[in-house]
Amino acid sequence: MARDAASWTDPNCPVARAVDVIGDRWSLLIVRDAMDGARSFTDFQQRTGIARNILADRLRKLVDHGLIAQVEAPSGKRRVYTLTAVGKDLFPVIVTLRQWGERHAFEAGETRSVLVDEHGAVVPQVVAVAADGRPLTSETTSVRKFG
Amino acid sequence: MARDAASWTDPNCPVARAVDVIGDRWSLLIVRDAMDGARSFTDFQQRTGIARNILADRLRKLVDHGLIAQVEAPSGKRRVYTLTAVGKDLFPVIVTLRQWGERHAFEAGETRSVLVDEHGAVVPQVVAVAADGRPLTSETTSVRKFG
DNA sequence: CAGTATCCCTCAAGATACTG
DNA sequence: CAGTATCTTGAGGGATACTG
Repeated sequence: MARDAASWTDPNCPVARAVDVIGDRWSLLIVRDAMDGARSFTDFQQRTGIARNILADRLRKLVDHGLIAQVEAPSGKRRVYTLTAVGKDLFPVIVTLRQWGERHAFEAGETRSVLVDEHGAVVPQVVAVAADGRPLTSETTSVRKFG
Repeated sequence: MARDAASWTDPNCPVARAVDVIGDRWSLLIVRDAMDGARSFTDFQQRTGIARNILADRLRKLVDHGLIAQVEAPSGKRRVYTLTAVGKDLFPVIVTLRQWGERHAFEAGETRSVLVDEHGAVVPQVVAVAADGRPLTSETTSVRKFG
């Protein structure tokens, strides 16, 4: 990334910080594939179609940022990439992004992949709600400085 | 963007489609600022710190993709940028990204901005749940082809 | 299989000057 | 104020060959 988090206009914005980590063409797709079971370098390479050198670089950065770790595979002695708790914590981001894409980036009737739970039921729309369960929108929320 | 949606390895993945629209350094931050009340070109420019030509380009693309529209300001005759329903629908994405950033991209005690509702209460963690309310994770979900 | 090493090229991004 | 026009730079990305 050309700019680092410290150079944002608002250095205290968590959105900017997050974008700084995963806001490029590939990182989120690598995380997506990791959630979908990808573990080996070649596996990631084939699923994403990313160039090998770029993939090596992105994996390195994701490891540096703590989203992915390289661990010994239980079976062989080959090391595999697995999501850390930090990486897994991107799950709601991936899901909301996916749901937005489903709703607004496909023509009617176009083939798409969907997310289902253990029983094969489609995952319902994720919504932001207040403590009392009331749905929130950008109109009913605002940003406040903290700390 | 160098590649368009049609060139992804998996052209049916909504995550890839979404990344294709907003997966660059600035688009999400522009949407964030629009949600936070930005309306004029200069306003966006100052909030983000983006170069003017790049801002013009991004706004154009966001308008092309239907996330933002230029409408007559009620008061004067100046046109302002406003989020469309499609753009507003990115709210859960921005919120989950923000919450991830809050949790994993700040040192303890570091100043950060937080999202609050109309009463000033901090917006609770957004979670993906099944139809019965059970929380879902990447381990309990999978991707299925559809259509 | 899992990367590293090169080479190359495009375009994103920045800076600045200019115009309606 | 709201952009457009130009110029320059460098990083992001791709292709391919190579190595432990």
